[in-house]
Amino acid sequence: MTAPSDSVVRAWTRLERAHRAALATVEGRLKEAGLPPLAWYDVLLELERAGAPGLRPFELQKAMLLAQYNLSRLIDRLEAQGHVARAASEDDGRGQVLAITAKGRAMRRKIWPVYAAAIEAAVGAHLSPTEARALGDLLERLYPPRS
Amino acid sequence: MTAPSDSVVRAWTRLERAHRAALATVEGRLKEAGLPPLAWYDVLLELERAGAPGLRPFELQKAMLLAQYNLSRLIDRLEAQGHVARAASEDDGRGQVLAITAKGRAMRRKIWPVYAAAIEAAVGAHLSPTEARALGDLLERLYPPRS
DNA sequence: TCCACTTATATGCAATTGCATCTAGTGTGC
DNA sequence: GCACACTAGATGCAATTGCATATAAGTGGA
Repeated sequence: MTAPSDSVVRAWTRLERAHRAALATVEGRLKEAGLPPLAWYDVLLELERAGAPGLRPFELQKAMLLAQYNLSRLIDRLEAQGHVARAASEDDGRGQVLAITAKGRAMRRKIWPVYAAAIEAAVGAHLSPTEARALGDLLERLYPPRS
Repeated sequence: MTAPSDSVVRAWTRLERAHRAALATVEGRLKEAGLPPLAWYDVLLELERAGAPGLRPFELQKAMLLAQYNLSRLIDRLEAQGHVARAASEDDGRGQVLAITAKGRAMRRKIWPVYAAAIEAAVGAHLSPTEARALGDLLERLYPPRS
């Protein structure tokens, strides 16, 4: 267990700070617009991308890095609003399969313009295209997809 | 209101993901070690850095990007444990001045090794020194100190 | 001085999160 | 076919967060 160098500590500190600031902007804009929180969008997007086969909750959990009980309740709320549908899994008696509904799709579409503008304000406005790409690449190192 | 480019959206998405992963590591390590959550450390560090004059809650709030009511209660908890002391402000009848106690200092020192190891695991282990520096610089652009 | 406005902090209450644990299936070795 | 360890998901309860608003004090004029 090596001690982190100053530059690593600094990177971590900035990561926290930048994330907090950007998230506050994004969540704030969504709320102002009377829209649901960001997590709803993420679920809807994942489900929309998954297409017809849908997704198992545990897959969504990995994709979103959410705690299991948190996701379970997030789905409760989305289901209560009619944005997603739960169905028993054919293959696995313990599990379910989630699918986005038409209403869910509509909600995702409605959120996007506000969300997009917020991303631009919180991130895009501060970086050149080259910097944005570089930042994305570096951050990806911290959590490589398919790690 | 321009739409964000793909690279900007990607940077934002990775920011969320990287932050969530790193934070989970850090908070997890603290909990395993029976230590309080990260926010406690941040407050204690800021107060220790502030030295004798202490800090007003609103200053801490800006430094930590915390919501006002959240900080108010965080201080409640820290005070209840004897880690910080509240005193009425001399200059401003509405306000208070916060100071870290000896117990608070001890707690901060106790947290640091665990926290440091977690930062190294969550961030340092994935980046070269050059990359860490580059990441810190880019993130700083998103929330420039003294903006 | 008085008033309207702003700033600093606290707080009641509802929603969300975290923790620990529960239930119900699955799979494996025998 | 059984015992056992493991995975998927839900849930009761406590802690935290978010929201709206309250209280109290500072500030800048008319």
